[in-house]
Amino acid sequence: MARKGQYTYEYPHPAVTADCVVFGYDGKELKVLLIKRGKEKEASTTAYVGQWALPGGFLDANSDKNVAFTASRELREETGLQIAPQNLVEFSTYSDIDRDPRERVITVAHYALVKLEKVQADTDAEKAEWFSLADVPALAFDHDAILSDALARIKEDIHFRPVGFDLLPDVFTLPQLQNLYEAILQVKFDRRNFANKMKHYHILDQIDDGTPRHGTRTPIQYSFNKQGYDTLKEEKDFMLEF
Amino acid sequence: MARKGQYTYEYPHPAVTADCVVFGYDGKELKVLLIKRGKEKEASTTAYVGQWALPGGFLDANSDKNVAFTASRELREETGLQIAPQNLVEFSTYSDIDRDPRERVITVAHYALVKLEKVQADTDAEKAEWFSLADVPALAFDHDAILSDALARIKEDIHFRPVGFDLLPDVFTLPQLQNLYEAILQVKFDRRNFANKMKHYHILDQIDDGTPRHGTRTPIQYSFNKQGYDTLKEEKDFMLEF
DNA sequence: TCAAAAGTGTTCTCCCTACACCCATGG
DNA sequence: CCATGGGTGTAGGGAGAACACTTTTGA
Repeated sequence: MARKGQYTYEYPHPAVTADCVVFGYDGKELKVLLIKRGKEKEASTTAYVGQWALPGGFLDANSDKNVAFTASRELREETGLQIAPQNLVEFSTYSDIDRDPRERVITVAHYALVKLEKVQADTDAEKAEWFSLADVPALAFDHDAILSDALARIKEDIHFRPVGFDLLPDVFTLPQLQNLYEAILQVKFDRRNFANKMKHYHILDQIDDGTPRHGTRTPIQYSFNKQGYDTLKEEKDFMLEF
Repeated sequence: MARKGQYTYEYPHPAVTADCVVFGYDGKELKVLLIKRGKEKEASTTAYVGQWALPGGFLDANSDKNVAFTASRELREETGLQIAPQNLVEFSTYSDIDRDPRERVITVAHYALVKLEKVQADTDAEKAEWFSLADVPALAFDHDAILSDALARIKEDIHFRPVGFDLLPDVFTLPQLQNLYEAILQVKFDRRNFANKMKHYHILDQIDDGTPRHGTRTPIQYSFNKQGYDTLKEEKDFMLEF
């Protein structure tokens, strides 16, 4: 452990942290992973004790390869979730001078999209909890702003990345996909038009498991066709399509 | 001036810098503002002496309100250009452990769009120079990557923000606007379709200065209609329009 | 006088939109 | 047996894409 005052610099240096906004989808609602502060024993974790916050923590300047690595490491330590650094999308930095009462702290915020049913078991329930967006309590620091910025960001990113498919199971149904889009974009789509549009994109593979479907009541299963998605992205160039 | 070793911390802290990618448009090409390193007398500016780099510098942890402020301040000090912090768009953070040979430095990169004819006179030619994108030399640190990321980012942002109009003079012509879009997006548009599309958006005001136009050879002048742009943004909601 | 630059309008096609009916299940 | 959920097709409209000709200026 470091001796007090071991690290000295000619000019003042801020502390740097990396925070994670982890989104999951349970088939109904978007969920976000939060931790309860103050259960850690680190001396430096003394602010906002008992409050909910985004998982994240301090960059280890001597060994963390970059802040995405920091975010990934802290996420694992604090919630049990293992997400590779390259699956964490950095979206903004928060650096206001008084955002942390302890010292000058700059945080680099990341978001991640996970298949909830795959990771829910890994979540360390002692420390972390999945919240529906509507139920998110007041968060520590400026984490409320970070969360809402993250939401705004994926609303934009959904046009450029396969955001939806990272959140769904490997196998999913059209109603599920539509629900997810509606949850993220906060709009309603017509069922038939949504299906037509998706068909045209050629980014879905219908799963044909031989058994003829009993009735239309049970939805058709699909999987995401990454190849089709990549092709589509290359073909399209566009201009002012807000 | 600070005494050597005046600032001590229990854990290692990285230095934080803010860099600026300032884009201008001369009617033909996109240009970017670069500085030559090493002309400053600061002791800490000893890396990559003589190389071209993006303007930027260290966060003053005691007084800079946030990193956008740092970026604005450094830009003014290094190039003479005054750009308000709120006009600097943060787009990414660079934190690889070995990106600066002197110490651990994390930089928060911003871009700005300026009307070249308005600011060119302010640029301190002793220190800074406007480069066409094709002529940009090898840059210090990882600034090559930062510049290319900035370009990629405005290609996306152009769909969500009035990127083009920040770069053009207050009064401009359709061919100028089209050229700019083509320069940014690296595509060619049909002149007539481009004009039609722009007409439909209702974001251009034709400038009618009474004098009847002599011939079609001299282009019509337009100005940007911000109100129309905002209306358009509100109306449109969209889904998978890559 | 000829090349280069800028303005304009139409047709065709495709995609987005709006909209209704059928089937099967489960309560 | 009826409410719910899910699947499917079509007609109409609007916007993007392809395309040619005229005018003027400057070399």
